[in-house]
Formats: sequence, C-alpha cells, structure tokens
Amino acid sequence: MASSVPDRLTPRAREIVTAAREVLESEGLAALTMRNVAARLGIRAPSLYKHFPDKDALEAAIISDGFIEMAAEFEAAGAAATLVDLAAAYRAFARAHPHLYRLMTDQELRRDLLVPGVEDGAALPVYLAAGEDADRARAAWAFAHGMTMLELTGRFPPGADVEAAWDAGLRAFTAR
Amino acid sequence: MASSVPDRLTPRAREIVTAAREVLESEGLAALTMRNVAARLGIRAPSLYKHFPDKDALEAAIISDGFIEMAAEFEAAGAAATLVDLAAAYRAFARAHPHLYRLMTDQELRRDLLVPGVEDGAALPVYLAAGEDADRARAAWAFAHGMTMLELTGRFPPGADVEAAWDAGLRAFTAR
DNA sequence: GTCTATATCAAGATAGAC
DNA sequence: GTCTATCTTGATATAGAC
Repeated sequence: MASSVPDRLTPRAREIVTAAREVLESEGLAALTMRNVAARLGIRAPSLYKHFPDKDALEAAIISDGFIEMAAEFEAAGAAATLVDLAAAYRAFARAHPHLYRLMTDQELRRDLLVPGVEDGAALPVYLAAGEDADRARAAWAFAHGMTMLELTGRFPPGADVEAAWDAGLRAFTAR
Repeated sequence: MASSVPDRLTPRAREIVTAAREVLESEGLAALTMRNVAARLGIRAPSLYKHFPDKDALEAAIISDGFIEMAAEFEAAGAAATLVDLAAAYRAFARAHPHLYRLMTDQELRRDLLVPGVEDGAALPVYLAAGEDADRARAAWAFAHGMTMLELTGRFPPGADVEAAWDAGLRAFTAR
C-alpha cells in the first residue's frame, strides 16, 4: 500500500533529491556535486538553485530521508526489539547504503537544516532497547558505529572475522 | 633523553612532514594542501615534489608518525595495561590530535605507503589487553573508535554525559 | 633545493535572458 | 523551470631554468 503522507518537498525538489541520492549511492560522496546531480536529470547545475538554496540544503534533504528510513527499519524490528536486533538492522542499513551512511554519521551534522525530529526518531528505539539507559544506549550506538565505519573503510585486517567481532561486542553489551 | 634512532626521512623531508603536521592539526584536513604546507615553510608547492612523489606519500608519512606515537602512548601505560587504561590513552591521543586522528582512522588506509609494522605496533597492546582474544580486541577498538568519532564530530546531543557513556561501554567490555 | 610558468581539472554559486 | 555565460576559487602536478 502506498503512503498517503504528503511530501514535504515540491515534486521537482523530490526528483532532485532522488537523483542526488542515486549519484551518492552509486558513485560516492566525492561525486555528489551539483553538476553531477543536474546531469542525471538532464539539466544544468544552475537550475538546481531554483529548488534548493545551496548544496548544504540538498544534502540535508538526503540526510533527513536517511534518518526516516533508518527509523522505519528499526520499527520493522518490532516494539520489543533488543539491542541485538537493532544492531542487525543498523548494520544492514549501513551495508545497503554505505555512502549514505557516511554522509549521515561521519561528519558534523547540520541539525538546523534537517526535518525536525528525524534524528530523535532513529535514536528512540535504541534508547528503549537499552532499558531507557541513555549512557548504555550511547555506548552501544558507538560500538555499532565504530564497527560499521571500520568495516566500511576496510580497516580490519584481511582475514579478520568481522562477524565474530560483532558478536563479541554484542555479547558484552547484553551480558548480565 | 633524546632518541638516537636515525630518522627514516631526509632532514628536509622531516621538516616538510613537521610543517604538514602543523597545518593539519591547526587548520584541519581540508587545509592540508601542498600549497599550505609549502607556505608554512616559506617555499612554493612545486618544491615539495622533490622530496615526496605526491600528496599521498606525504600523508602516509604523517600517518606513520601517528601510529608510532600512539604505540608509544600505549607503551607508556605499561605492559600490564588493561583495556580501560588503553581506552584512556586512546581517547587522550584523539583529543590531543583530533585532525590527525581522523586522518589516521576515518578513511581507507594506504598500507602500501606506510612504514612497515607501525599499524601492528599500535594494535598489539590492545590485543594483549583483550586477553589475546582478537574478536574482543576488535570489538573494544570499535567501541573506542565509535565513541571517539561521535565525540569529535559532535554527534552526541548537547548535554549528553560522554564520560558516562565511555564508562558504560568499558564496564560492558570488562564485566565478568 | 627552489623557482616561475603552466597544464589540467573541477568545485559552488550568481546574473539575467527566455 | 531552465538556459548560457561567467565569476571566483582552488586543487594536484609537471617542465625546465637557476
């Protein structure tokens, strides 16, 4: 069933965000330029500025979508999802969208440009799964983020058992 | 007491690395350009290419130094250092040299350009402190890296108790 | 070891016409 | 909503003289 929630963006702006997302995911962050986004739509870069004030605004639109989708993945894990469940969803999201993940998490965040509430929407399930212990939730998030980044950047040595490292960390965080 | 180990670099190359390191640490990764490095030495960018084949080689020299210094910090924590001790040293290093830390850890690593062994030299103390359990060592590293990056990029919400999050994670990893 | 001159490329953004 | 033309800036790197 299709969603009937009205889009926060105009139809043309939505097309631009879609194109930008495609450029990002297929060619990486360095390729996310106004020229490349425009080219994917068959237009010229200056035309984009009639729909977004600058590149930061376009990036923020992509990032907001990312948080909304991440929150949806967490919700799909169920209201009773454990930290282990959420870690699996988190890792799957990052592996499915590695460049988007880095855009969302690996730099300063222009919160003033985001759709209000999207960051909290993704964080809340983790907080709940951590027994409403904010410190534990942040530590578990840091572990997942660290594993994800080291995995995405190829920092573990060749032959390292990444699955086993995830398991070892999750065991630590869920031991009693 | 001064070290008597002969430098792997020529004297002029060492001066260039020092200048590059100063640019990086004081102005950030985006400012680490051949022009800026040269300017700090009072020369022009093309002159640098008589000492380093390209920018990647210069960056690799900085990164190699970083690993050597990180290993030295771990050694200063003693042969019986625990994961908690090493985490404190790791965090202190990252906070003292945030831009260097990101250069070292937050991207693909050109291992072919590094001084051989420097990466392992920094990793070994963690492996030992983790009871020679490679999976546990990698998980603990990921936690420390994730906390460090989230801290450096300002991703925790204002008012978050970062110390408490570190403690919560370290407690998890050292619980029995 | 450093210089000038230059090649090459590419980025974000604006003005103003259509 | 898109265009062309342009501004401004700045990056890595090479050739060849001194």
